[in-house]
Amino acid sequence: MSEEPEQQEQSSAKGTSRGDHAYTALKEKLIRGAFRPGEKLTVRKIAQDFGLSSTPARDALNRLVTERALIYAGPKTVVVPSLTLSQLREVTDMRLALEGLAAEKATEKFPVGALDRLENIQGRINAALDQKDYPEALWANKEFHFLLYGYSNMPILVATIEQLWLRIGATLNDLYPGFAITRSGANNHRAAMEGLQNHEPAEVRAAIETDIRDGYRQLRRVISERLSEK
Amino acid sequence: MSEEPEQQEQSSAKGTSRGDHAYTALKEKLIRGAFRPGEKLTVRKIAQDFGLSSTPARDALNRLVTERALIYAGPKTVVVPSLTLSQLREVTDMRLALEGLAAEKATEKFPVGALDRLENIQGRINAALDQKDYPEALWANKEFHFLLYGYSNMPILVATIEQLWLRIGATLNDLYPGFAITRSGANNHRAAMEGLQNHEPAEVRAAIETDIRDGYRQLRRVISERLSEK
DNA sequence: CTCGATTTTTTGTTGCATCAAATACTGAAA
DNA sequence: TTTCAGTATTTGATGCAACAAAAAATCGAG
Repeated sequence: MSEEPEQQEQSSAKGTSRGDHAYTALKEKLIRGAFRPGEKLTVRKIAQDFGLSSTPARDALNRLVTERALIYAGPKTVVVPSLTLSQLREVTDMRLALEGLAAEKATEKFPVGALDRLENIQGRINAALDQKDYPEALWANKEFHFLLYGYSNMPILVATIEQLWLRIGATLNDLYPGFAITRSGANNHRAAMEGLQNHEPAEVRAAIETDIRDGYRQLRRVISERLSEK
Repeated sequence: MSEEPEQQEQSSAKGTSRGDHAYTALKEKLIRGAFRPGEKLTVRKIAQDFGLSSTPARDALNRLVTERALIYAGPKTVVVPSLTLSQLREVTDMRLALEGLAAEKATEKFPVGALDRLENIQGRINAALDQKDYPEALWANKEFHFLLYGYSNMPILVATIEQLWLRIGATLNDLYPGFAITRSGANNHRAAMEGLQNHEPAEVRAAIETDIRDGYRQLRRVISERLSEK
C-alpha cells in the first residue's frame, strides 16, 4: 500500500525478450515495405520466420494490431493495411497537426551543430534518388524527419508520429515504388533546414507541412487511379 | 470449467477473446482511476483478478505497455504511470492539436439532433458533481468528449486521443480526487454545444482547447505542490 | 545493530499440447 | 459443370509447466 512514485524511465527500457525482438523487426519490415498491403500474416508463419514459438509471435502480432499497424480483415486473419482515400486524408490531417507541432518544438531546442547531420541525411536521399534506389530514399527520408522531430524532446509525440508512419508505410511502398520521394521533397527539406538555422519555428513548420501535403497529393493520385481501374 | 455467461456484444469486427476482454477492462479501470500511479501490476495478479491464465494476462499488459498506458519501472515491473510536469506539458500540447482537430471535424459533420445526447451527458456530469461522485463525473466527462470526437468520423484520430487520456487517467484520478472536473468545465462544454448548434468549427475548437487548458493549469498546480512537498 | 552474502520466493517469458472455430477441400448429386 | 453437404486441415486462443532472472527474505559476521 505504501507506494512512493519513483523516477520514471522515459525510453521504456524494454527487456530484450524474443517477443520484443519480433515486434520491432516486424515494425521495421512494415516501414520498409517488406509486406504488401492485404498480405495475410499468420502466427505460425511469423513464429517460423523468426524461429520462435507461437506465444511470442502472437504477442507481437497482437501488439501491432492494437496500434493499428496491422488490421483485422476477418475473424482469424490479420493483414497489412491498405489505405483508403478517406484513411489517407485522416492520417494526413493528423500528421499535419502532430508533425507540425514536433517541427515547431524541435526548432526551439535545435542545436545548430546538428545541421550537419541533417545535411548528411539529405545527401543520402539525393544519392539514393540518383541511383533510383527508392526504398533507400524512403528510409533516409524517414530518418531525416525523425532526427528533426527527436530534438523536440517529446518522446510520446514522436512515438505517436511513428505509429502514423507505420500505418501508411506498406501502402506507400507498394503503390509508390518510384515516386514516394520526389525532388520537390528536397526543396521542402532545404527550407526546413534554413528555418532551423534561423530559429524560426513557424518557417520550419510550414516547410514540413508542405512536405506532407506534397506527399499527400501524389499518394492520393495513385490511390485514385488504382481505385478507378479496378 | 467456469460457466460464467459472458456477454460480448458488438465489438465490431475485432476478435473478442478473453485477452481482449482483460485488455479493455484494464483500460477502463485505468481511466476510471482504479489504479494509483506507481502501483505495480503483475501478470499473475491480473490473471487471478480476471480468472484466466497468465498468457492472455501478460498479453493485455504488454499491449498496454506498448501504447504507454503502462510503463516499465524496472526490468520486471510494470507500473501505472505518474506524470511529470514535462510529460503533462507534452500530453497537453498533443491534446490541443488532436482534440482541437477532432472538434473541428466533428462540428462539420455534427447532426443537430445529437445535441440532446450531449445535453444528457452534461446533465450526468452535473448530477455527479452535486453528489460529489467524482469518479462518475470524470467518466461522464470522458463520454462527453468522445461522443463529440466520434462525429468526426476519424477512427484513427479518436483512438490516438484515447491513448493520451489513458496516459493521464491514473494521475488525474489520484492527484485530483475532487477537482478533476470543476464547474468551469461546464461552461466550456456549453460553449462547445453552442458552437455545434451553429456549425462553427473554430468556436467548438476554442471551447475544447479552453477546457483542456483549464484542466492543465489545475493539474499542473497539484503536481507542482506534490513535487515541492517531497 | 548494520551490512553484505546467501537462500528463498516472486515474476516475466517461452514452448508446447489442446481446443474450438474458421477455412479449404473433396466428392457426389443434380 | 455447378452446387452443396460433409470432412479434413489450418489457425488463433488458452492453460500449464518449466526456466531464468530479479526481488525479497534470511542469516551470519563484524
